[in-house]
Amino acid sequence: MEVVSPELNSLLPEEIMDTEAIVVVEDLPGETAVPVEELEPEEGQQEAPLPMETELSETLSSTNSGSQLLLATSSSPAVKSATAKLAGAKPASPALSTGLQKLTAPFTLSPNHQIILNKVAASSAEVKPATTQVIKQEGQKLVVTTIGKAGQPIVLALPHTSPKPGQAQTGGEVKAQSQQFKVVTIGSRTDLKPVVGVQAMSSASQLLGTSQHSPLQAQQLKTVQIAKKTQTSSTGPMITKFIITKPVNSKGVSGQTSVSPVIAGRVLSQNPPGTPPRTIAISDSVVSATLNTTPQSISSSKIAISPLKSPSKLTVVSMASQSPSSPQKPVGVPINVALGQPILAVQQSAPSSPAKVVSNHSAPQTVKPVQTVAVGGVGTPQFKTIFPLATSPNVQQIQVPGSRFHYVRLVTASTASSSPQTGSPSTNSHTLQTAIEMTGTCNMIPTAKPVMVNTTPVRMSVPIVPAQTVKQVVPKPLNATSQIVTTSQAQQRLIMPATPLPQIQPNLTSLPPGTVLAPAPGTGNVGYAVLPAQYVTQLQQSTFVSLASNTSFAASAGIQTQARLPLNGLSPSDSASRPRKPCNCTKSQCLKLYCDCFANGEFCNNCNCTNCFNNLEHETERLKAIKACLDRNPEAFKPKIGKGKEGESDRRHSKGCNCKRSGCLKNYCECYEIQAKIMCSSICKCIGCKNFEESPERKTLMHLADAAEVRVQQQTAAKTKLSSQISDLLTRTTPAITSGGGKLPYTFVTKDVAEATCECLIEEAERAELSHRPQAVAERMILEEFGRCLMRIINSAGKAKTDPCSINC
DNA sequence: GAGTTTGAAACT
DNA sequence: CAGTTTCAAACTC
Repeated sequence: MEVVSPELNSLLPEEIMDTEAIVVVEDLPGETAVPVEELEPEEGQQEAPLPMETELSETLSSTNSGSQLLLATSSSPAVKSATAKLAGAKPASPALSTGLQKLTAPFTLSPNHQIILNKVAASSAEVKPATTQVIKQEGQKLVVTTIGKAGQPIVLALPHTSPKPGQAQTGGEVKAQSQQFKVVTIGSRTDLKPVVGVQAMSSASQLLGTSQHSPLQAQQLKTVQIAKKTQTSSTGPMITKFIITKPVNSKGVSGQTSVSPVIAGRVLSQNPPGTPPRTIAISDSVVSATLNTTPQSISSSKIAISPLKSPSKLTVVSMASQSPSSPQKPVGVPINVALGQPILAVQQSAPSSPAKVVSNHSAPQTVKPVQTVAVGGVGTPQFKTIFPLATSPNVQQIQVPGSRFHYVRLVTASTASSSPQTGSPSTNSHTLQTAIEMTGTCNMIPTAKPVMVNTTPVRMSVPIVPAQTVKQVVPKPLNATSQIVTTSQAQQRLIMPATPLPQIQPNLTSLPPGTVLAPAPGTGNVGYAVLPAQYVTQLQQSTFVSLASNTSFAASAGIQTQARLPLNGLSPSDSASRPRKPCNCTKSQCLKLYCDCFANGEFCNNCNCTNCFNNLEHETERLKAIKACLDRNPEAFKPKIGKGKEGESDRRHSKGCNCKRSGCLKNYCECYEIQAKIMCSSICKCIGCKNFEESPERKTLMHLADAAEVRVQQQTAAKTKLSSQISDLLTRTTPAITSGGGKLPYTFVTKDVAEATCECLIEEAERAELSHRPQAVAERMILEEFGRCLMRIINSAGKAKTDPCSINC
């Protein structure tokens, strides 16, 4: 997994950036790790300093010898020096010795500040069968790359949990199958002391990541843990958890002691008592990542970032990136990030369905779409979404009932087990999804003891959004097959860019509402894709959404890659609230503010535009355009309707209008515009404005508009009522007519009845004639007879209700 | 539906 | 910052 690059950090708001850091291994000794159990799942805030945990060695050793844990700081010269394997408890370097000395698993340090831990030597051909170890971790490697001061990524290699016995026996196979996910921390600033703990849980090891909090920040710290699964059996699958805790108010902390994010993986880093940690819990239940000694091979990861300053919902979607060419096993890394508040839950490949545990998938498999999790923002009207696009996974947003978080399921095209597995405890590998589904919330308390691992400080650019604010979208029911499949080994990554943004470095605080940063297609892992927040909701509508930008993904594995954006570009909830008109842009490529879609931070969808670039396929261009707009006007994407000064209307246009001919009473005027209908203010430069409070024209228009609206409503109501009546009448009469057994009398006037009636009338006429009655009397007698006939018909009709056969004159 | 009007956005 | 051009929506016929 990758976390924000230093360059990106500079762009991030201080609120976001200040605190995060990756715990440096050196810091481990003497530092206390907080058991996950002790963290407050719900609030994510800790009222008191968490107990420190020093059991790293114990947990590691006790678990399985084959497990691999590696954390190293890029800044550490010793680490940089070379790849070194740690045999037994011997540290590779002094710096590492303290933190890793107890690690029994060998690990390698890559030249570029990457440390690869293989408990079971990845390269070594000696792979012990699973029998010896409850869990086979051979060949499984979790690579966590953190970017420290030097910008060098640190790679953690974790043994993947369930390799097939026959496989991964050889180093070569292991390497081929190895999956890596990088965790890149963005904090280039040295002053920051972020703490990143990476916690990977293996059933055997049952390690839980915890964060350590200083007393000062303990109150501010919120911890969100996702995907926790208690492992009952030692043989259970490995679970890696990242817990990111962020002090609610980073600014409250001065200097380095400000909020520091903690990423907890298999090993939790321990912070010095004074260091307020942010904890990122990443659960890699299935982390079946095979070993990759080369960090470069790792597909890019993304981190969602949203400006905290502007109230907005931030949705972070991490997409498991997996290079199509490399059949690597996906590593499921569920990540919860709570910055200031429980905000983000990112989940990537989870091999197992919720209740089910995916056991060893050592064999390389085609990755099926992985669903990952999007996270809502806290109490913010808008949300931004950062979408990692480097690889081409399908993305699904799912909402876990009862969960405060929104989850986006990302599907990668690499390895996935097509068959659901009923997990026996021993074989269970836990994926993030599994954990999430099981818990239904990001707040999960791991039962296992976390191990703290210190990493280099990192600035987290992850926006945190309270799930509550996120629109509640009911996830489409996924068939069991798809879920299970998707959850299988997928590579999970944090949404942070491992590499600096390309030329484009937009001010993240000013990104359009709903922004997703993701590696842009064609830019490798470097680029970011800025996705409109609506897109997230759009994703929610579609069961499977593939990112069109990722062509490689589409090509891989024949996974569902059809992007199915909602019609009209509206999410269900959006459509109900504010329908958006499709644009008709022809020349702007929908990359200028002329385009309402673009201006609103939305993708064009079902629009009538031509040569549209406002989509994922042209994320690079789109990002440039956004940057250009922001350069011209930093507030270009902020809402135009804001609150006016005191004494003025509650709402006013942020810039005011410049109307000259319309009198500000037509929809040309942005103040008057249909949906706003606000009056012009002092900041307007309009000429001949009639859009003010006392304007008779405006009143007239408003009255007319109101009257028209009333008429429309009345007409609508009348039509509805009439339709209802007609419908009701039809429902009552139609059966009688068609069946012949109707309830209305006239339905009984059949040919026979008519003939009988006529006979009665003729008979009465003859009677009158025989009695020599005058003609007037005769006619009266006939009419009276006719009346009697009608009465009999009516009576017969009445009887027919009970006796349909009683129709007779 | 084509053409015109309008004003914001973009450009100079 | 002002003037001009471009653009797409709003409007008219």
